[in-house]
Formats: sequence, structure tokens, C-alpha cells
Amino acid sequence: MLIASWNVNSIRARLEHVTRWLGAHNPDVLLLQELKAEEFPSALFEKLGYASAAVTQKSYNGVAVLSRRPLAVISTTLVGDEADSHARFLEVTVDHLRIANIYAPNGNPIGSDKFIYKLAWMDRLYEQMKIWLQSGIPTVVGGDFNVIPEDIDCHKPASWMHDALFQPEPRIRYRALLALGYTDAFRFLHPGQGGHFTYWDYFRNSFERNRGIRIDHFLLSPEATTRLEDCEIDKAARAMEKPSDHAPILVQIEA
DNA sequence: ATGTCGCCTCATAGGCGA
Repeated sequence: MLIASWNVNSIRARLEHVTRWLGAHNPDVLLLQELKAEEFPSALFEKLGYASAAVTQKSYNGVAVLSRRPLAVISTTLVGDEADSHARFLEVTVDHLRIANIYAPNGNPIGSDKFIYKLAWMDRLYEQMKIWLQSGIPTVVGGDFNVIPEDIDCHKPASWMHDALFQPEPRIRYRALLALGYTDAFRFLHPGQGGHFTYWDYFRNSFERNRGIRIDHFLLSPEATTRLEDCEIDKAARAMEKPSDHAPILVQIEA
């Protein structure tokens, strides 16, 4: 099963991109983040052969799952705070695989309420992912984690030193997810390889100079990791006209 | 501090979030 994840930075602005990309790569499942719209064009994707589920809000955030096979929505809220109004979480099952789509908070600037919320949200994600492990169901958690895991995951650590995505607190929490037993699919298959990013700023010709960061990830439970076949970043999508600032990441899971 | 997008509005400019 080919599963992809893409932060599109507005589904309205990127509808053509997503449509074309689906045709070119034909994934079984596509996780979308940062829809930035109340309405999700599910009918359009239905015509392309994809069932979908979406959690949306006006202007901000928003996540959706597209699937060629039938999908069942399990949860739209992350454990630990039922009152959280941000559209950042969507858990589904496709066949016998659990697939969770997340859009973690950015958290900038450091020390702000948004930074506090980022850390609290990651603590909740930890609890959620711990619960999932106990079920033994193969689980794939994909999306925009808004964390630069290690120094090799950015072009130059010094330029991200004052950014929330590079702070010790979120990085420690990301590592805690791995310590639970989850595997960072891309890093597992490409150990020690720097220069592979999923996000590049719009300004300062960041993409042309490959000044990016790796913040979109697939974390796999042990049962899913044994079935991991491939994980790649589609850098070409970032080179399209009027692109999202993120590139899609793809993971191939056996059967 | 800055750059660039996309969203929204006491809207055609400015603020916010990323």
C-alpha cells in the first residue's frame, strides 16, 4: 500500500496540484494538512476514485485523508482535551491498517502561548500513540510534525536555533515517540543522510539553494515497520508553479 | 530584522499565521 502525506498550504490554492499529483503517483492513501478552509471538496476527489474524510476549520489548520479503498473514521480528536478546537487530527482505518493524519502546532514564537500549546499537544500525541501500541494493530502516523528531529534534518542548525521547530523541548518529545517503539520511516531507510528535506521557505530562494528542513514524517509501529518497503520525498512537487512550501513524503507498506 | 505566501476583514491594505 502506497501512503503519502502532503502539507498543501491551502486546499483551494493547491487543488490543481493535488489532482495532478494523484494522477501521476496514484497513491492508495493521501494525507493532507493545512487545508485552511471550512469546505473540503470531497465530491471532486470522489470523481477521481478517492473516498475521503476531513476535519476542517475556517482559515487555519485542517486535515483530510483520501483513500482508494473504503476508509472508516475512528476519531477526529486527539486524546487528552475534548475541547481543543484546532483541526489537527484524524484517525482512520483502511483495511486492517490504522492510519493517523496529524498537523502538529508550529509553536512560534518560543515562549509564547503557542509554544506552550505545541508542547502540550505533543504530550497528548505521546499518550495517544502509547495507547495505539497496546492494540497490536499496525499503525502509521503521518503528517506535519513541525519538529526538526536532528541536526542533519536542516541545512544549517544555526539558522534554526531560535525557531520553535528546533528547540530541545519539541525534539525531546519527538524522540520520546521513537522511544515508545515507533520508527521514523525515512531516517530508518536513509540513515545518516543529510540534505533531504520536506519544507523550504518561500523566501530567499530557499528551495533553489536546498535550504530546507525535514519536518513531515511517517512514524510506524513495530507491526507496520516489519512491512516497510520504501520511503521517499517527492522533491519535484516543490518545484511546480505556485507550489506549497512542503513536498509530499511517500511510504510503501507491504500489502 | 528580514524575506513570501494565503487567509481574513469594521476589506482594494493590513494583520495574522506559517
